[in-house]
Amino acid sequence: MASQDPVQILRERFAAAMRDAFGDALPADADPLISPSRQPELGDYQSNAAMPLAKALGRNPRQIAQELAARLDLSGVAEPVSEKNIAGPGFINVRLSTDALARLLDGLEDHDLGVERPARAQTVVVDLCGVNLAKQMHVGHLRATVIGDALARTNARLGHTVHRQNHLGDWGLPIAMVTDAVMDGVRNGTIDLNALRLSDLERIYRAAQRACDADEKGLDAVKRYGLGPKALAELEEQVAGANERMARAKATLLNLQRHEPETVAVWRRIAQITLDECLAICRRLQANVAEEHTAGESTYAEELAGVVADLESRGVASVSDGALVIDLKDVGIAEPLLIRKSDGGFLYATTDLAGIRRRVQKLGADRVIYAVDARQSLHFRQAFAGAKKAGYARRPDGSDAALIHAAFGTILGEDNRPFKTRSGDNVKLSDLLDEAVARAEAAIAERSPELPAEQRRINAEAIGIAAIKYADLSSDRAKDYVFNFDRMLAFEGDTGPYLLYALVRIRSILRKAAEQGLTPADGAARAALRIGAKEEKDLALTLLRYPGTLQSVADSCEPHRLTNFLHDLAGAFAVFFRECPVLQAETPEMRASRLRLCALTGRVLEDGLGVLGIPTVDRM
RNA sequence: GCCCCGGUAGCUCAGUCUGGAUAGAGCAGCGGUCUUCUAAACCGCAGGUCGCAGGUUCGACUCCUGCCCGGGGCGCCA
Repeated sequence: MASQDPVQILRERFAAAMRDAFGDALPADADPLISPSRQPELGDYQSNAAMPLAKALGRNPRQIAQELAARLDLSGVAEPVSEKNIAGPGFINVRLSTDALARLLDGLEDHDLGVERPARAQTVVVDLCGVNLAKQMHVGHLRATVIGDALARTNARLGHTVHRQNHLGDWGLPIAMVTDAVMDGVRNGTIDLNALRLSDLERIYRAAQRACDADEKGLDAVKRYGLGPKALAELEEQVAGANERMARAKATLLNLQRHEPETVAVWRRIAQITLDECLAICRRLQANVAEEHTAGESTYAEELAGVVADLESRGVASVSDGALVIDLKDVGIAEPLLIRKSDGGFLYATTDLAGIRRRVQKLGADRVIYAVDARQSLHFRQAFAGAKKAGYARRPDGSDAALIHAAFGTILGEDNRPFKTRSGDNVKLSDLLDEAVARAEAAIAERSPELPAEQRRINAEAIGIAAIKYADLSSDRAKDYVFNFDRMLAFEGDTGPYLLYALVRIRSILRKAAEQGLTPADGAARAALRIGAKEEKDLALTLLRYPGTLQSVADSCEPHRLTNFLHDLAGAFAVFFRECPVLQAETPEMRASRLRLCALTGRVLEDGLGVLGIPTVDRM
């Protein structure tokens, strides 16, 4: 199947002309540099190849452009180029032929919106969501879930095999603390395991952490400055109590590690309560994170000793100040990766190495993508380098899998500080979704009072979620962004609702057309596309960018490239909608052609929003 | 101290990967457009030392060096 993407097609035609014109003199890295035109009045696409080529060959760029133009075969694609299509220092402007444009759109419609099956499907592992036991999801989990899910969907859409991994924080001393506290409560009758909820668990977790935190510094200060026997006694009691709680937590961790049934049963219950709520929120967020994607830290517990022994025996890791570390200076990282504490305990880096090993060796990953906060950047640079050094990222063909940290910035409040509640707590994700939906419902009540209440409720849910996800996905993920309900739910602007509105108008036209017995028929019976008006052409050229955009999202792990595209598409449709009557078109042929254009635009919008995990509505 | 990320219009952001034509959107401001497929839309006007300074280049928001500002990180927490 030939590509439906004019950029691809023109790239091949130009590359052929370049080889033809310059033969062996052609630099190996010579690129046709095809892109949609920056000057639509001059052409649809442009090649900037002549300038770098002129530099490499030490010749005049306009002359190079002319030689390229002379050998360029654009038959069946574009109008022939001549002197008049060469502009400025050597830009070559190309205008698609009308019939080629229609044919490419036919192809887009027939061939999965132009998405070609990959020559070799890759296995892609996406680490996403990343919740912790006994903690509610908060804003920090929004991005890990939404971005991770979008990247997983993008890769799946392109035909790759995707494994989602919810790397649940369900192991280690903090988890033992809360487990111990819950067991305590069960024994003394203050906790009913069956009635226990996540909000209770979170409270218990915090209390347990406080209880284990010995105020040694305070005690030292009291002793040093002689702050009196009362203060001394209080602090001594605090420290003694904390030490005792800590000792019990450590004992509980040992019990977990040796699978002591009672302890494990309580821990399992805590995990299930946490996971149930996490998965419910993911469902509400329309993020595909389900039970089967759970791969908690606890599932690596049995592997860690083996990993550490393996690395030590092969000399990959060595002892430093009592700890076992992988030195990374030879790969340009000053900080060593600690994989075993001097007390023998393992660290989260140890688990991450085991994770890379499992994902590449067992799951067969060609790429592993981590949708994790940017503050973990150094950690992942170290872990990736350590894993490669250990050979854990090695694929059967001997090359290393691509390990990618899709780092994202912090969500900020209006004060430009990390988004918190008034009291300084993390904002619960469920509260955030509730508020977005409530605000959407208010907007709908004002805007569309004619809709039945039930429909308004359904729309509010979809629009609220769409607004939040679009806002999160539409800026460069590396950057921090300021969370603002008013802006993301605004009636106007670059928002989720804007895209949904474009789709609503398309669906409305298609409904009305169907009422008149008109359908944008497929296959042989379908009407010919007649791309005449400027607005039709702009819309058509935008549609053709879709497959290339998807590919670039997958390559860069940057979903905002897709939101930018969809916004362009919705904008091109809005102009088309304004200027080009569909049902009232001048002729039946034009009406049929425009109806197909509407249907195709609707399909691409639906597909793109689906790739981002953004829900849609039929009316608004 | 070292490392990473960011700095583009009054505000919020694209564009930087791979240098290329007068740097683009949205919001806010001003002015237009609904007897016609949903005006949550569209059109126009106005708004810019692309943090600063050098350098490379025919050409720099884009690449290189230094600096300034903001955020984050840096051996036994996860």
